[in-house]
Parts: sequence; C-alpha cells; structure tokens
Amino acid sequence: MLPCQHFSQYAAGVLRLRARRLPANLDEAHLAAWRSLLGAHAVAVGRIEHEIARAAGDLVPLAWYDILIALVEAPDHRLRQRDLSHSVVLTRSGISRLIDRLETAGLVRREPNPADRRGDLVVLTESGCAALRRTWPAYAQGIAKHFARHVRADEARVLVRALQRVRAASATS
Amino acid sequence: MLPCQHFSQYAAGVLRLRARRLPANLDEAHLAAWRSLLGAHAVAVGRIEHEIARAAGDLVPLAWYDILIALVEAPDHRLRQRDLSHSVVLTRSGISRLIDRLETAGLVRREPNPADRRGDLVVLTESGCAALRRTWPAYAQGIAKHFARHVRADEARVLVRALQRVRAASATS
DNA sequence: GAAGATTGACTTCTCAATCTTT
DNA sequence: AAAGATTGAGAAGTCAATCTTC
Repeated sequence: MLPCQHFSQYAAGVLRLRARRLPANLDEAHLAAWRSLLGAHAVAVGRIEHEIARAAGDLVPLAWYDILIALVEAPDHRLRQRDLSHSVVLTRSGISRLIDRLETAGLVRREPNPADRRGDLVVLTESGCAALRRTWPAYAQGIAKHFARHVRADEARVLVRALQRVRAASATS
Repeated sequence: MLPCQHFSQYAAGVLRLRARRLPANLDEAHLAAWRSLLGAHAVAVGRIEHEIARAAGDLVPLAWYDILIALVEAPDHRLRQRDLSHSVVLTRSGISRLIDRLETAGLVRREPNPADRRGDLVVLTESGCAALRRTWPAYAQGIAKHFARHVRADEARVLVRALQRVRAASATS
C-alpha cells in the first residue's frame, strides 16, 4: 500500500492532482508562470553569484552590490539604514549586520546624522565606489549570459510591465 | 569633494552612468527586466512565506514544501538526495541537513537503497503527505494574491515561455 | 510611547574534509 | 578514482529584547 494515496499514482496523477485542488482564483497558466519565475530566478542568480565568487579581482557579492548601488544613486551617496531596507530585502537586524561587514571591509562608513541622531547615515567610501566599478562588468556579463540572452526584446518589455506590478502591489486584501 | 565622482552627481547621473557602462550584449530593456524579476521575486516570496509562517494549522515552509512536492511527483514517492537537488537549489550538504529536519519532523523517512547503497532513498511518509495537503491551500492563496492577481493571462503565457528558456539554459558560453 | 538601530540566541546554509560504496 | 552522503567550522540571516533619540 502506497503512502499518500490521496495523491493518486503519479504520472497522469500530477496534473489531475493540481487541477482538482486549484482554487478559483488561480489557474494553470498563472501557476506555471509562478513556477517558472522561481526556477529562472534560482538558476540565473545562482550562476551569476557563482561566477562572481570564482572570478579574480576582488569582486563583491550581489548582496553587497545592492547596498552600494543604492548608495551611489542616493543624494550625496548617503542614506539611513531605514531607507536601505527598501532596496534590499532584509530585516532591520539583517541590514545592521550587513553594514557592519561592509564597514569592516572599508566600503561604507557610518557617519552621525545631525538631523536625527537615532540612526547614523551610511556613506559610500571611495573604496566602495571602486568595488562597484570593478564588479559591474562581471555582473553585467552574467546578466547578459544567464538571463538576457534567453529573453527576446518584446518579452523583456512584458516582463517589466507585469513584474513591476507584482513588486509594487500593496499587501492589501 | 564628493566621493565616487566617477559616478557623476546622481539624479540624471544614474541613467547616464548605466548607458555609458552597458556592455554591447545588454540593453536597458533587458536590464530593467532583470531588476523587475529580482524585485518581484523578493516581494512575492517574502510575503507568501510570511503569511504561511503566521497562519495557524502547522503549515510547512516553502523549502520543505519543495521537497515534499518533488517526492509526491516521484515514482513510489521516493527519490535519492541527488535527484532532489534538481528540484531544490541547495548544495549536497544543504539537502542533507534539510532532510535531517524533515525526518526529525516525521515528514520523510530514509530507507536503504538496495540498488545502490551509497545513498539512502528519501521516502514521503503519510504525515508528510498530510502536511502537503494542509499547506497547499494557503500557498495557492498566497500565489493568487501576491502574484497571479497582478499578471494578465497573456502576460503569464509570455512569462512561462521566456523564463523556462532562462531556467533550462545550459551554462555554456 | 514610537522609530531607528543594535545585540544575543538560534537557525540554516556553505565550504572543505571525510567516509562509504561503486 | 568517482559518486553519494555526512560532518565540523564558519558565514549570514531571523526573532525578540534592548538601548537611544524623537
């Protein structure tokens, strides 16, 4: 006697299983899109990260890169940790520890905030800026090779439109 | 004197910066698609995971779910860890420890493999099967609410086509 | 009291080394 | 030796509690 008999005998069972249990607000096409999103993200990010880690030249990992990019794009290259949390998906404490490491590596600096002394400002250093310049070419090549190369231009436009709605969606309802 | 002067003065600088440094095989549209993929993935997965963790009823986290789903879809509900690593993005040791936890929780069982004793088979238990059934409705609602709801049907089809190519791409060149 | 940040305890993953079986 | 799995040490994140400033 098989365990989990409720799930039928596999093979044809897989699809029957899903079709039977799909709620009214989720169809096969959207479920397939969700699965392909998870798969593509995992594969592409994994490969790019791996290549960057193996490459010579003291490149920074993607998590560091995200912080540095947010700082470069900020006025005066400085931001509170609170604002950095919008660019990176981490909790408060996660950001705090990440900035610790970046500061130890000399890529950012904490600086008192005259306007609000509850939290220091995080400032990009020369060295952090250099790390960004060093890493970008490898990152760009990784995006091109493991992602962009497989996506047509018209598909890219659709991705942007749809996925930006997903990202921007408020958590309501 | 600003740090990182190479990156210009922000504001208009951001786009100029990118345009200047974009390699020949990566254009703005594809870069935007890449960024929207990262953003949408982070937001949607984060919210779904969070809701499942908060929900009552002893639901399993997504990482566990992936293992259980792979087992349900496998012949006889059993797989070597090697094969599980195709479904989950983890190293060998990562899988090993994950299976440890699932086994402790009683959702899977290790069973000697008569054909090749280098590695046991991982088998889904009744209890693991029940966990899957308990968790799926919440997961499906999360996908519907945080992802599918924001994606039109025609967009979903484009996503599947493009992202499956990304996932399936070999790491060559 | 609320907001921003940090710290301690804990969880989970990775890398490198190791063990067993093929 | 190669393949599958495991283990110790370390890296990096979370939660809950705490501290400082508003």
